[in-house]
Amino acid sequence: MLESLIDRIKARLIEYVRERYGYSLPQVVAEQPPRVELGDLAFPFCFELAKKLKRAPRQIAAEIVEDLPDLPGVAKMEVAGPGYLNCFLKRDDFFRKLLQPPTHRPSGPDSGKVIVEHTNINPNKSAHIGHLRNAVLGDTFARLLRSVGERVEVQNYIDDTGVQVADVVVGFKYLEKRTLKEIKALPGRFDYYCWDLYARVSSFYESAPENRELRGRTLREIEEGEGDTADIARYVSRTIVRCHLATMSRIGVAYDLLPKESDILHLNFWSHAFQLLKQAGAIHYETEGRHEGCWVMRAGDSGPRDQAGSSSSSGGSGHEEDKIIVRSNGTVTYVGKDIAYQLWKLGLLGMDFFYRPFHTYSDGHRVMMTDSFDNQDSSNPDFGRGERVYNVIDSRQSYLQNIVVAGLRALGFHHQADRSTHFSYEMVGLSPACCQDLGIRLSEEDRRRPYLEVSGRKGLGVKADDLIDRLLEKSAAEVQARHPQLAAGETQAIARSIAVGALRYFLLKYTRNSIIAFDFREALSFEGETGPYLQYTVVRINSIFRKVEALDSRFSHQSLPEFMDQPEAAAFLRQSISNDFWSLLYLAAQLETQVRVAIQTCEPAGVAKYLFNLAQALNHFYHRHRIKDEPDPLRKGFYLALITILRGRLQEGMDLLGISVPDRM
RNA sequence: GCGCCCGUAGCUCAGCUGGAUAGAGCACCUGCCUUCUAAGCAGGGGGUCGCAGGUUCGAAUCCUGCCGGGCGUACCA
Repeated sequence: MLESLIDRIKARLIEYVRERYGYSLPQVVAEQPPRVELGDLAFPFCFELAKKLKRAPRQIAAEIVEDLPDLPGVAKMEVAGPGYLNCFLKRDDFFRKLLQPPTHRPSGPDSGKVIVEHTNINPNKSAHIGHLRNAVLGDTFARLLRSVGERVEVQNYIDDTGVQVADVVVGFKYLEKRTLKEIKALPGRFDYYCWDLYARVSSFYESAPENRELRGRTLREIEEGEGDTADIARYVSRTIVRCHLATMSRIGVAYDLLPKESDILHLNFWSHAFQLLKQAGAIHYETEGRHEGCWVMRAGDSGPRDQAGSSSSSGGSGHEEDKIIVRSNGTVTYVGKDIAYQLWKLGLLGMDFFYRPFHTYSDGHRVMMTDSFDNQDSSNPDFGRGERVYNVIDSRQSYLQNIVVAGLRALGFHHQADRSTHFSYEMVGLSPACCQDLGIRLSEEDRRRPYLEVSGRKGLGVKADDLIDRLLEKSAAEVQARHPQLAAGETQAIARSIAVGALRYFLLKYTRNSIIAFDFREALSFEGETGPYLQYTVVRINSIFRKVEALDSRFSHQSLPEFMDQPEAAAFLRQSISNDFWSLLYLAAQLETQVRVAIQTCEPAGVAKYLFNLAQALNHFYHRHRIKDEPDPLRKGFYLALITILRGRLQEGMDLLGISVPDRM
């Protein structure tokens, strides 16, 4: 609503400047003045005009203010500072528009589907905090896209034939000498068991070099897909995937499709992509040198595009190293498989998977898994063929992501390459203090580092479910202390909401390029800039409404807009929206802008920060004005309408971050 | 070596398509619960925005160089 208003004002300004000065402004930027008294929008274009006209910017601005006809929604214009044109909006009109129930946006643009790929955890051990960051970023981004009407498909790629799964299989088969039946009978949490086993396999390899050869053999047996080893691998990866879905489901993260690497292999997606790459001359066979016998791609000559957000001048310094796509033994690398997958996602491969249902969430949503065989009951859903693709993968994989995009370009798919975005983010490390909490001994050198890298291979990390459990425990204790009379079930439900809110906000408040040095004290905090702060703000407002509505039905949600439309209320509005109140309203109106920017820059942190500011403003208001006992009904109605608007935006925004509002706190 | 990222308050971070007095949270100090939930609010101290140049009316923000740190640069994923 604010956005379209600004657009209309801009258009009128451009038109006016063209008519009056014969100059076409290429664009008009609208800034926000530093203080409310200075206005709501600041237009700096007079500085630009000053250069063209060779006159002082202030003078031009004054001239325009004098002569400009009325603009829609604008109360007045003023000259400000060295030559800004500042704009004051009609506050009462604006207020009434914000109070209207949100008009449902038309069911999305026809621009095709957006695919968001995230989580992608190797299915060989439990998820850890690094995976949580990935999943929360991806899930939140998907929510943001859906909120602006995009059709979104969320995929979680399962690398069920990789070395990491092979390592755990080696652990079961050769280190522990277990049969599949014994593995199935293992008690306790399977993902936790594998977490430890995986770490033990690393030392198993180190203890004797011949052990390492077991990995290659196992890997081959898994790829072939038959026999005892493949059965174990299948059991491990399927079971772990179920664990991951359960973990992520605890924090409100769900998927639409689980594409498996084994299916890409078995359905020969790669051989098809290989043909395409060869035909296009995108890769070539090396007959000599150190890459003899390999198929390689020249990276660099098509100038791989940079990832989202950060712009680079793409060096372009001569030729870069070649990247091996097919090894001399004929097997394909990860990049090759990823090119095939990426082609499929963009609808460029001309092949498709088979599908079968994998899991149904408690809300009825069903997640599908790819399959290599046709299967009676699966009416093939419409997966893939994305118009845009976002790959949520940490920044360490930038190089590989660039190669994949370079592959698309080498095939001539420039349009699709432009719409294929690496949503990159920095890793989550462990602060030295956190390592101490975990009982990990550190060297003198490590203690001085700001963080240590999480390593699944070494078993060094904080497991996702352990962290969630601790959050639950702490929030349940807090709720218990404040509301001892609550039934256990209710306490748990509230604790869950708070734990999830705290975790998701914690992972979202950092910008993507910031490395999170994980620290329990910070992650478990419920005060200050945290999810629970947002929740608490809404809970207290809700509490006001509960009491006010019980006393006087004029002020129930539905009747507030009508109440404020009465002539007396309208007159009250015209006079009473002082700067204090207005800055709150104006802040609330900026949610849509924040969402748009977050999508454009792949940076949900901005929305998180914004909501914190909004909550702060609301808390400030809460303390300054007593609402329930306000004697003047007009003023009371105004206050209630105001907090309705603020709470509405706050809640809407929290929804986008996957943070719910508990009944009480 | 080359590529990418980071360096802002004691700590953790925002701000970076140049713009008006550089902001939060935590920690520390001082106040506020017979009044709509104190997971809150008000106030206080704390800054050569890594360093040096350049562009500009104007630089934390753009350019160049340097210093310090991280990641990547595999016939691993």
